[in-house]
Amino acid sequence: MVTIRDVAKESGFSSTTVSIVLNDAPLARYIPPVTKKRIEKAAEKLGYRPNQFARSLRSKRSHTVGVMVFDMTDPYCTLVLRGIENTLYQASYLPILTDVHNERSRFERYLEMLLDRRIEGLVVLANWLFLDLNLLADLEKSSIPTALIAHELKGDSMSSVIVDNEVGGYLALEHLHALGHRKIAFIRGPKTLADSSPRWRGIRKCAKACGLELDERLVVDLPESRDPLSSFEMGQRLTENLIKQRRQFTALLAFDDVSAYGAIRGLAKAGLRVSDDCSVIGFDDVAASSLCTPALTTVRQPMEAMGADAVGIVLEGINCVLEKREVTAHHRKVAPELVVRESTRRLG
Amino acid sequence: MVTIRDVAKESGFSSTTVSIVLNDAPLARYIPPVTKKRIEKAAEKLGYRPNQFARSLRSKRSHTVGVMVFDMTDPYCTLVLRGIENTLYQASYLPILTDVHNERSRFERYLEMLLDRRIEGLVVLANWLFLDLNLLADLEKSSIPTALIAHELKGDSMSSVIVDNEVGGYLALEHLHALGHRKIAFIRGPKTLADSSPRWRGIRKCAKACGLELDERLVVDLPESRDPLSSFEMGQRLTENLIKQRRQFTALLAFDDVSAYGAIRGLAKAGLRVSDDCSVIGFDDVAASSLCTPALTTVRQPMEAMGADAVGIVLEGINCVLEKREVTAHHRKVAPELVVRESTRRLG
DNA sequence: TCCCGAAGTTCGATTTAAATG
DNA sequence: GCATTTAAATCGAACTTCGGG
Repeated sequence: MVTIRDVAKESGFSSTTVSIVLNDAPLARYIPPVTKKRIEKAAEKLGYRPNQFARSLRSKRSHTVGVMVFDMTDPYCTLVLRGIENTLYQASYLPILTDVHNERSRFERYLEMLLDRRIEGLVVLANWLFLDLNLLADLEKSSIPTALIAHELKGDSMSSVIVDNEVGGYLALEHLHALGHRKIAFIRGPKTLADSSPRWRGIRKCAKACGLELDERLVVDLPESRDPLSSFEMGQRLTENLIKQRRQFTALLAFDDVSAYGAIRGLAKAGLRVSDDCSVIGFDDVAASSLCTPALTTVRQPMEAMGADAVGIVLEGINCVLEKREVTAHHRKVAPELVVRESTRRLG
Repeated sequence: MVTIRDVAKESGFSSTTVSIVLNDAPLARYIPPVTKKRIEKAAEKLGYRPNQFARSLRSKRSHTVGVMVFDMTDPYCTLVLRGIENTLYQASYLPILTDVHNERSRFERYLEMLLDRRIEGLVVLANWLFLDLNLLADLEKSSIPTALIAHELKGDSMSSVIVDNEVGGYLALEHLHALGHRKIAFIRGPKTLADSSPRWRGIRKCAKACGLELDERLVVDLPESRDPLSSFEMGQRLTENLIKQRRQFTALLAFDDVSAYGAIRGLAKAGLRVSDDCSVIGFDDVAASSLCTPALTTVRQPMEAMGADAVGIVLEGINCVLEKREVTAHHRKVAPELVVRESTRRLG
C-alpha cells in the first residue's frame, strides 16, 4: 500500500505538505504551484489513494449512511432503494444495506453493527412493519439523523416520509364511483399495519362525499402477517369467500397491489374477468402493476421520490450536526397519484 | 465516545490488558478470571464499543463486501440480493450496495469508492449487462475476491455463478413440446446479451431431439437496450407484429419473464387469451410471475441460492487471502427448474 | 510580518517487547 | 522461568505548532 509518506519521499516534500496539497486545505493557498505540481505528479505516479480508515479515525466521519429495510422481498422496496441510492451517490455517500426480515433480533444486531460503523445517517424503510419502533429509541440519543419511509411519525426525534394514505384511499374510491360502481368490495389492510386506518378513513370520507353507502358485508380485512407477499394469498382467499357467499359487487378496492393481484386470481378462479365482470384497483403502483395483463389501475406512491426525499432530509441533518446546528425533524406527507390502467372500467 | 483507555481507567488496568481480555486474544490465557471479570464489568458499565476505524486501520480489515448491481430496477435483483444479504449477515459482514445504472462512468466511480473503502470482497450482479467487463480487470491485481452472478466467465481471475441457460432453454421447449405444441414462436434475447445464445442453443438442441422443426419466421429478437424493462415493451411489440403478419402459433417461448409479460399483453390486445388461445413460457421466475393471472409458467433460476453461493465463494476467497493461500476461482453453473403454472396448457 | 515547509501530536485499538514479583 | 501486567510502537492521515528565510 502506498502511503502519504511514500508520496512525500517521492516528491521530496514532507507528508504535511502532501496532505495540505492533496486535500486542498486552507493552507494550500501559500504553497507555490510548482510544489503542488510536483506533489500531484508523485501521487499520480505512485497511484496514491488515501486510507479511509486513517481518515475516518481522525475526522470521525464515515461518509456512510445506513439503509435498513424491513423486508427486501416486498416489491415496494425496489424503487425506493433506487431513489435512496441515487441521491446518496450524488452526495458521495455510500449506503450499507441491511434487511431486517421483520425480525427483532436481526433488527437489533444490525442496528448495533451500523452504529459500530459510525454511520452518519440512517434511512429506514418501514413499510410492511410488525416491529415496535420503540426499538429505534436508542437512536435518539445517538444523534444520528434518521428518516423513516412509509411510516408516519410525530415528534422531533426522527423524520418521516409517507404517502398521504387518506388522500390515496379517497382517490381510489372516487375513481370507482366515477365509473359508476356502487356495489364495491373492500379488502382492508391488517389492523396492526399503520397504513390501514388512514386509507380506510379516506375511503369513508369519499363515500360520504359521494353519498355512497358502504356495505359492511363487502368489507374484509387482511390478517396480520410478517410476510408482505402473504397479502396475495389472503387477497385471493378473501375474494373467493366473498364470491362463495354470493355477495354481489362490481368492483373491488384492495389494500395494496399485491392483495389486488390476489383478488384478481380469486376472481379468475371463479370465472370472473377483470375488468369485464369486475373492476379492481390497487395501491402502491409496484413495478409489476404496469406489466401484468390487464394492467392494474392503482394509486401510485412516488416511491423513488420518497427515497430521495428521505435521503435529502438525512443529508441535511448530517450537515446540521457537522455545523453544530440543531437537527430538526421533517415530516413529509407526499401526494399519491391515481394511475388509471386496464383493471377498472365504466360499469354497464 | 468511550474509548479503551476509559475502560482501562475504570477497571484499574492498562489498555493493553483491556484489549487482550475483550478480544479474548491468545495472551488472555494468562489473565486470571478476576481480572477478566473486572474489565468486562467496566466495559459493560461504560457501554464501551470499540472504534471500528481504529481497528480497521490496524488490522487492515473492513468486514465489508461490495455489492455492485447493474440495474436495481430489474426484478431479477430482489431475490439475489436477499441471498447475498442473508449469507453475509451470517458471516458478520456488511454489504455496501451500489447500483451502476448500466453506466460506465458510474461503474468506474463506484469501483473506486469501494476500493477506497477497502472492501474485502466484491459481488457483481451482472445480469442485464451492456458494459465491457474488462472494466473489472483492475480488480485482478487488487487481489479482492470477486464473484460475478449471472454472467459466464472463464479463467481464474474471478469466480462466476450462472444458471445453466442451455438446460433452461431445453426445459422450456421440452415442456411446450410435451404439451403438444408444434407451432411455436420464439422471442430471443438481445444478441449482445450473454444469456441469449446458450438459451437458444438449448432450444435448438431440444428441437432436434424432439424432431421439431423451428419456423424461422416465428423467431424474433429483442433489440439491445440498457433498460431491462424495455423487454416488456419490445416483447409486446414483437408479438403484435407476429400476429399482424398472421403467423400462426399456439405457444410462445419468451426470453425472460418480463418479455413474456409483454407477449401476454400483445396477445391480449389482439384478443388472444393465455393459455386458451396461446401458451406462454418465460424464464427467471421473477416474483411477479407467481402473482400475475394467469400465473406464468417459467424456467426458474434459483436466485436466492445463487446470491448465497456467490457470497460463499467470496468469503472463502477472503479466508484464502487472510491465510495467504492462493485464491482459486470457482465457476458454478446451477440447474434451472421448470415451474409449471397457468400460462401453458395442453394443445387441443 | 509574510510565506513556506517540517516536526510532532492526535485519533483509538492492537501488538510486540519488556518489566514486574 | 513463569504468570501477570504494561509501556511503547504501530497503523495512515490530518492538524497544530513552530522555525527559517
